[in-house]
Amino acid sequence: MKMLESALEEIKRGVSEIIDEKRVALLLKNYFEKGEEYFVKAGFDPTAPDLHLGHTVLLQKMSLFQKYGATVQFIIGDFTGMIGDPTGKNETRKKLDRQTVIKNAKSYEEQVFKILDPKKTEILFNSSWIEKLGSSGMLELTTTFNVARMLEREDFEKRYKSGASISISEFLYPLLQGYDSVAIKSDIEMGGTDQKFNLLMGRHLQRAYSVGKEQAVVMMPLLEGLDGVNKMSKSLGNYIGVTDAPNDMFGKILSISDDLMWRYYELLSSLSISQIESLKQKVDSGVIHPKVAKENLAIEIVTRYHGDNEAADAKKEFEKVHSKNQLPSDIAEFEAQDSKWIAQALVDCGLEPSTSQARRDIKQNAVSVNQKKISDQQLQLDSGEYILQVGKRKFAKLKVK
RNA sequence: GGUGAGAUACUCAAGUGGCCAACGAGGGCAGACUGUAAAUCUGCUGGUUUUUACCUUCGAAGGUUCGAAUCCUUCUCUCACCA
Repeated sequence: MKMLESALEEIKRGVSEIIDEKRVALLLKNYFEKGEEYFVKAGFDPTAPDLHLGHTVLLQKMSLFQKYGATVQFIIGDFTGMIGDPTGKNETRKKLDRQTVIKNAKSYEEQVFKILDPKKTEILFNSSWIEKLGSSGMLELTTTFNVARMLEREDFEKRYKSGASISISEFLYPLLQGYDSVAIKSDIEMGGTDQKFNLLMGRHLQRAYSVGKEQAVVMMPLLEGLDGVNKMSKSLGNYIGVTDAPNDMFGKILSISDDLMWRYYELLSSLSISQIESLKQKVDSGVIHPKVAKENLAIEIVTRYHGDNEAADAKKEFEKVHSKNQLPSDIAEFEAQDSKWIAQALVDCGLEPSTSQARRDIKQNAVSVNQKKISDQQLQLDSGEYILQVGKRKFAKLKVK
């Protein structure tokens, strides 16, 4: 009984909301007492196989469920991906061809299995059952819900009230995602808090289709991105990807604000809540410098995705570049045949988007050549080797023949 | 189908014939200060080695004009009301 309680506590850590918690408790109870297994579902967009730490909040929780008897149903929304989860911006997308879908799925596997247990994970494609629905099945699906309730979805409601356009196809998205739960008979569905409406749709449809159970819903908070304000997302560029190089990963974690660090600790670290709490007290009372706490977090996360040695190296590299102000050990190299105008060189090395921008940055003392700030916009680089730097973190090496 | 309103840079949003590469805000980038944190202050934020210049841009295509983001025509899209 104690095990059950502590397992439940562990599962509830960091979650933002559980709907039908009794059911979750029951599933765990049956596992501990009778060894019964159950299914935990989560859906992913087929077009973005670049997972970032925001996704891992969800994945880590799913891996915990695996520890307690769950088989994860990892759904790749290759059909729903054609619609795109309504945001008001995206238009209907082209259906991805089979090859791309499979390629993306492979890429998902590589990333996901750093966290999930492959033996307890099924990778499923929702086109495989949605396409079987046919037009009459699709029609039937639409009869289970009405427009007034659909407009309760926050996103739709806002757009409807403000007079923005809503495409009919967008209404299909929640229905189809919910239908996934009917097709695979999931016991629990997981998702971000922004998915609440869609997740509840799964319960509704399981009832409507008499599946014989209604999935519980476990919602994880959305991890804030590097800016500390918006949710972590690739399109906003405020993300830490699980495939980011160790140095990048380390640097990005160090760059988050102190406040945000605790949020990351809570949602990403494997330290227990009480360990985090005592760490926080030590930082507050000045026993531990906040930067040290942040470094430890960075090391933990880099270790998880790259290993001990890489994490240690990343830390050394970081200190070298930023604390001691030395050059990074790994700088992209470029070659040029003739002597080159500095602004053009910066563009060619990918440090600046245009020569105009390069000129502006030179004017602002943002550009260094061989560790020295330059101010001459007309500078020519004659034959030799140069270390070019823009701002604090963009470096390149250029050899001029 | 009818009537009316609208579409400006990453986002919001000014500008209704020349002073417009286009006010302002947010965001972003950079500098100072730091712990590559936060906060604060400052500068920049279409492109181009003619840089107090030139070229391209205000939904699309044409037109009027010495000159158009601004006026006219057609088209595309969005919204509101009516049906």
